[in-house]
Amino acid sequence: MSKDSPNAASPSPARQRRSSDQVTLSQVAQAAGVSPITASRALNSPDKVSDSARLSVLQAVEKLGYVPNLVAGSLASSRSRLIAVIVPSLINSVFVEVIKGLQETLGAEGYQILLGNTDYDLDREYQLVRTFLGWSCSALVTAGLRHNKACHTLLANWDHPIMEVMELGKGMDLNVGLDHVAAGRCMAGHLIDKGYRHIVYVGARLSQDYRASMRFDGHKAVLKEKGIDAPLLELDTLGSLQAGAEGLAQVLAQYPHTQAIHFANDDLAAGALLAAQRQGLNVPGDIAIAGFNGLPLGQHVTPQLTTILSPREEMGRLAAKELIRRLSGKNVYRRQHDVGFTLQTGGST
Amino acid sequence: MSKDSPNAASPSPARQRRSSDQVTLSQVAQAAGVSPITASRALNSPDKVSDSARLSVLQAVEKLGYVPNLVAGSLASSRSRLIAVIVPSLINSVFVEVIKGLQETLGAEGYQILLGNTDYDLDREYQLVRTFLGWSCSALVTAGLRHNKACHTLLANWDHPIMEVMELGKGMDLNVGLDHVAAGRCMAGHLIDKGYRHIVYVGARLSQDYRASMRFDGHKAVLKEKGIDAPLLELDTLGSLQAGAEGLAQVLAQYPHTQAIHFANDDLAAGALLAAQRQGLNVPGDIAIAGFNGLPLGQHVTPQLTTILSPREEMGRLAAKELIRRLSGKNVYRRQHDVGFTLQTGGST
DNA sequence: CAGGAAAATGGTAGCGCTGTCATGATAGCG
DNA sequence: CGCTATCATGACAGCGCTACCATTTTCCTG
Repeated sequence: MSKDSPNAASPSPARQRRSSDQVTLSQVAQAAGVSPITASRALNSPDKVSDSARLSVLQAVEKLGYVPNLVAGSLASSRSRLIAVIVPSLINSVFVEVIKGLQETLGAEGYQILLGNTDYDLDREYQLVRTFLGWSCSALVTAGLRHNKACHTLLANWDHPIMEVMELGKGMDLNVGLDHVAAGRCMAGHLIDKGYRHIVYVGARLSQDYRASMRFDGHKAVLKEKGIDAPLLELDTLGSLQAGAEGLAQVLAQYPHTQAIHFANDDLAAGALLAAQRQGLNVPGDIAIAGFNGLPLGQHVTPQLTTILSPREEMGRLAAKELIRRLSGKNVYRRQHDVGFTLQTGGST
Repeated sequence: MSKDSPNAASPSPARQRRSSDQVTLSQVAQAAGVSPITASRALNSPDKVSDSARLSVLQAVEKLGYVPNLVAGSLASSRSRLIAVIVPSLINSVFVEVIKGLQETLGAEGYQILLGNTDYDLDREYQLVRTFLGWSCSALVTAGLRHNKACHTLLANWDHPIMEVMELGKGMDLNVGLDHVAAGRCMAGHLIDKGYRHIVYVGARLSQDYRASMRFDGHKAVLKEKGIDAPLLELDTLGSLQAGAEGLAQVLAQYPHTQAIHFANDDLAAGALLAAQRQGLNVPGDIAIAGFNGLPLGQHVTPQLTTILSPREEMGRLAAKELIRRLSGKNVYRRQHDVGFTLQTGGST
């Protein structure tokens, strides 16, 4: 009856307490016969307490099934070990691979990822940033250098590391990526070297996927230098195999003399290549096809897809390493890292 | 000089304060001429304050650039609006699609996803669960029904909704998924109907991907009922196009009479199909190929891949809806939801 | 063994917010 | 007009933890 039930009616409590029945650090400390602060240290900076204290705390943790309340810890220390990661899409496997690289490296250091998806909407990005700052994230990773005004202001006044990945340029803080204009130039150069002159660039929603439009800029510049026209076909759906097939059909209808198509990414290119096969078109005899990213799929179709290999997981890992370096207070030698890219010529061009 | 700088040297402060320079709700309240609690209500339950109070609070928020400290809010209310999501892999696009479905639906209700990746390691899952419980997550979503003992204990004592997705069975709380044994039976039945008798099942790391091994169980049962042998080839790499190509080679070497291969998933199957094409093998004439998941890729290869379509995004959306229903205190009519699957016959069998 | 440095431990006071209750202001009703 | 429902607001305390400083204990070293 008068057991230590949590709801034991106190004599005349002016106010009901709302404590959860969770085991707290104080209870652990009590069980271990030390003060709460020592228990805290035993768990968070083990080398600052004696072996005996550490041992008895760990035993008490085990015995009581204590799970640290990270929310309370973060509030008290204003450090959360959370890293906000904001990407424009989860469907596009490219970003997932970057996330994987980040997660491997950050996870090993005890950081947790708080994931946000903008669906290529900069206003949505701003909302996510606000939310994430509210979680006192230790750092923020975002795909791309473009933000809306409010977001820019918010980030500029934030005093934690910011890592912008994917592309290279003048960023807010740290930056790991590659030069998309150069990548576009590279592929266009390759197509011209191969002797193609009627080349169409096909992208999907370029106003959103502005990295693809930067590649088009590079592509266009090279063709212009050669005095060649650089038609652009923009699809209204997001990149996918299906969209690639449609892109092929539209190009053939709209620009019948086309010799080569430079697709904004491998999903589109592979979709076009597979569609061409279904229609009995010869690649590259009837039409040459090139992509971007170096997805595994491109290496397994016949002919192999000519593409530009972007080191995506590597980008994530490098970004994570640089963040960790910064977060542990070390000097950052370079704010900007170019991970480069590789032209991978297959049989499709 | 004597402005209200945050670091104004107090006369004789016994202790240095470590306040961040962040704008707090109290400052907003002061600027708006109301008490902090009214400011809190103006932001979190707007219909509980007068229009005038709400307006002045919102103006003050705007003016000061206030960003709510969600950590403090969560600690005080012990509600975080975070949803833990634990998946075994990010490379496998299947889980990413489920995450996308979850995120769409949960995001619309103001929940944030805390993402964890176990790499198919149940001990790692336990660690993630501990961490996530420490964040006072509102709910937890995990892929699969299997957990290690410690994890099971932890979850069983946790008093928030738990949603187990992907497969169907006796779960801890809520469950949305499909019957993998039935899916395996379905595909095996199809292959037998088509007249194939020498059928090999090819999976990758079945001890980890136990849903694939459940499909094999179904497959095996059907063949056994027909008195047919059911050889299994297990690859030691994770599912990928490359692994599928290797699987095909191994099957041809080890079981030369094989008429059909039932692959554990579409990545493997598509890899094998593309490899067969490169080698000049006729599909399904020389060898029939079937997969599982219904990835877009399978629909774009020639011949189209016979596969089983699993509603992945739908699974995520349904799981999210059920969670939201539970979190908003409504009754849950059914703890278990079968999202089903569809046999999709292509030219590959 | 004195003297001082280093290591181990603890007391106190919040981190910024919200749940609980109490109170004042406004409205409703016979 | 008095009395009760309703709304709007505020005071208080504390969620569980850690930073800061102070104190005690241990360990050297000459």
